[in-house]
Amino acid sequence: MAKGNKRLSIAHLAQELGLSASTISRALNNAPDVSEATKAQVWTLAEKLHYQPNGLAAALRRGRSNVLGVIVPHITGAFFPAVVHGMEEEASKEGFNVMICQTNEEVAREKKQVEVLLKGQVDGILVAMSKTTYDFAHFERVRSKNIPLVFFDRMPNLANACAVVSDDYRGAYQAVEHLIKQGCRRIAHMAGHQTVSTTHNRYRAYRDALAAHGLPYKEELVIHLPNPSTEAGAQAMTTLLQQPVWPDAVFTAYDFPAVGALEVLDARGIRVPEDIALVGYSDEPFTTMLKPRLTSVDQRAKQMGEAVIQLFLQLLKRPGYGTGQRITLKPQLLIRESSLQKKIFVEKNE
Amino acid sequence: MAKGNKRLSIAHLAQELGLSASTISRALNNAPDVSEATKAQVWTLAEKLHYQPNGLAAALRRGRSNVLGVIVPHITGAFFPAVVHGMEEEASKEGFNVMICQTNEEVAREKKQVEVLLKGQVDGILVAMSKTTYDFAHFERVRSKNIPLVFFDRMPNLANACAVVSDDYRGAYQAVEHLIKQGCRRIAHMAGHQTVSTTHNRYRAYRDALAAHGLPYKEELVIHLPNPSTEAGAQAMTTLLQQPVWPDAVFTAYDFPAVGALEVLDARGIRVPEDIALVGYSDEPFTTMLKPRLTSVDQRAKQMGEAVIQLFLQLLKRPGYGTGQRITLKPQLLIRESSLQKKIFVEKNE
DNA sequence: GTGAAAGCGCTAACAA
DNA sequence: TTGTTAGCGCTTTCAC
Repeated sequence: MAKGNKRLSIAHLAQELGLSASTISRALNNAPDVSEATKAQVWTLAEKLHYQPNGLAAALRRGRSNVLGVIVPHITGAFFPAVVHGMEEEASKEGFNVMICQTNEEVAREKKQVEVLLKGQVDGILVAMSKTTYDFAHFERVRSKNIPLVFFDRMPNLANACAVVSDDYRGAYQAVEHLIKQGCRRIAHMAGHQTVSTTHNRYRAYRDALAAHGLPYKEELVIHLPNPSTEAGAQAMTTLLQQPVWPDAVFTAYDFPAVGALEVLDARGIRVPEDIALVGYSDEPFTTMLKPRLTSVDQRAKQMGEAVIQLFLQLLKRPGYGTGQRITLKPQLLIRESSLQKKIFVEKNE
Repeated sequence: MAKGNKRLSIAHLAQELGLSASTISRALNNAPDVSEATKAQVWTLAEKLHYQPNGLAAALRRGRSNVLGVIVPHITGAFFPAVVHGMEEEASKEGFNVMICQTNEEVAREKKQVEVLLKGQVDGILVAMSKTTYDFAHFERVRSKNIPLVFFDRMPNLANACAVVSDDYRGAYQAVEHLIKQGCRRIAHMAGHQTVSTTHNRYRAYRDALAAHGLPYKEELVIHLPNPSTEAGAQAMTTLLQQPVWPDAVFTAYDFPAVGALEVLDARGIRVPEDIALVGYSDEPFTTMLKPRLTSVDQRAKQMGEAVIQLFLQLLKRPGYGTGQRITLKPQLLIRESSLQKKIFVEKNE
């Protein structure tokens, strides 16, 4: 914020031109009821003096900041940055700016970020909850203030929550079904946090797809990852390989662990996909850098971001919001070498 | 921003407690000259009523928003997110919030973002310029308003600019020298945009390192990448392989093109590092997922973010800023298989 | 330790 | 088409 030489305000322009402050304000905002001549006058002077409107004052007065708060667990990996990118593009069309906050997957930080955004008088809050969010008091507060609240990616266990999600169940189901069609019969799963809707749905789909194809569900084939890292994947793969009978495929709830699994398999001379097929989730850019290239599921990140803004705009306009609107995006299975036991390489829809 | 039921303000609390607005304000800000009894009273009521201070009003009155604007070209890849992360951590310690804006490497968007931040009355602007930024009028405006301005990563051609950069010259020099020590004599370079200080310095270091070791500089061994993508790297590698004599090493100005190069080499059955050694730059997480693992240079992203905030805080306190402070961070060469022709694998300092 | 009053810079009735 | 007036919610002298 300015410090030195006294700030240049609308009042100065008014005085300089012998007009009133309101006229200056109107002219600057290009209001229809100001004469073109006056506008021109005001604009040139503003330009000349490098006048900078004070958005804070305008926001305070208008009761609207035109800032949207976005809360994400992190911006590592490709997914959240892409979502945010979609949001920014869509939001800027409507004159909104986006303020990004990271929680590092910690509820404590999430609560603090909500406070910060509320205090900053944002016009809406868009959130992908942290992994450790079990109570929703901080979100209830947002709603009680009638501030539009849209969840994305991760679905909260909260009545009437508005949300944009990817159909993880569907994506995972297709992935597992694909493995089954490849002839895999003993499919393992590296599961994510079960409190998070996305990874829970991937797990459910895994179970259901097996059942639908008459394959037994085996406890020992499901490893719960402590986190979505390469290391966790390597550890999990090692555990799987300690079992008397090996799986013939592994479906991981994220891409990073698949990389760890691949490394372990590689080190042990186990061939992918011939001996064990591999499917990840997220379609991180590195999936095509691996050998073999990793089959994965595209979550439509950018589209998600755009949809979130659209939903927010609806909420802003309509009176009865918080009425539980949902937008579900279709993910897309991208079949690559790591899961093609038949060795017919088809890059689907890329 | 709130809409429905009239906003709860300090005035309401004051009325409720039979105190004045100023006392409430002081109590909420934990001012020393308010009795503990009153504070307790105020705090409990505020809590009970879910009072939410209006940061906009406070900022307007105080002339300080406690928001920092950060402008980055993008948040894809690992580098900028890590820098931003460092910034957020450091800034939040001092009560500042960070507003992130992307430019997509377009000056036009950069200029717009500067406007937006200025209008939002941020207390400082931290910027990694876009690739296409040649004129600096928009930054001069920031400085003329006495708003602290810190550049990072990419150094502007602007007198007295404050900046935090990584010593790209040094990092690249070490990389090339390492290749020379491995016995490489015909080292190619895939160069980045030469208007950007970072990649320009990597190129200069490449030339200088060659010269220092008595190796000739050959035009045909330098390919200028149109962008830092895998595809561009693949294209460049193809071009290099069309030459009668092949290089025995390639130093790429970023990591992504190295992946493209690797793919092409792989496809042609050219061994890395035995036939051609490869070194990238940035230490993206995927470098260790490649086969062979890619030698690269760590740019100390998080540290950079922290340093930027520290420099900003100095600027905020001291009167004579814009006096061209510079902080230079030492990058670190991470030697991996892709450049070890001697096949002695040493993971340095990891 | 607390209150009264002024004002940050802007916008929006309402008047003229 | 323009001006007058009031006030968004807060902080901060200056009094008492």
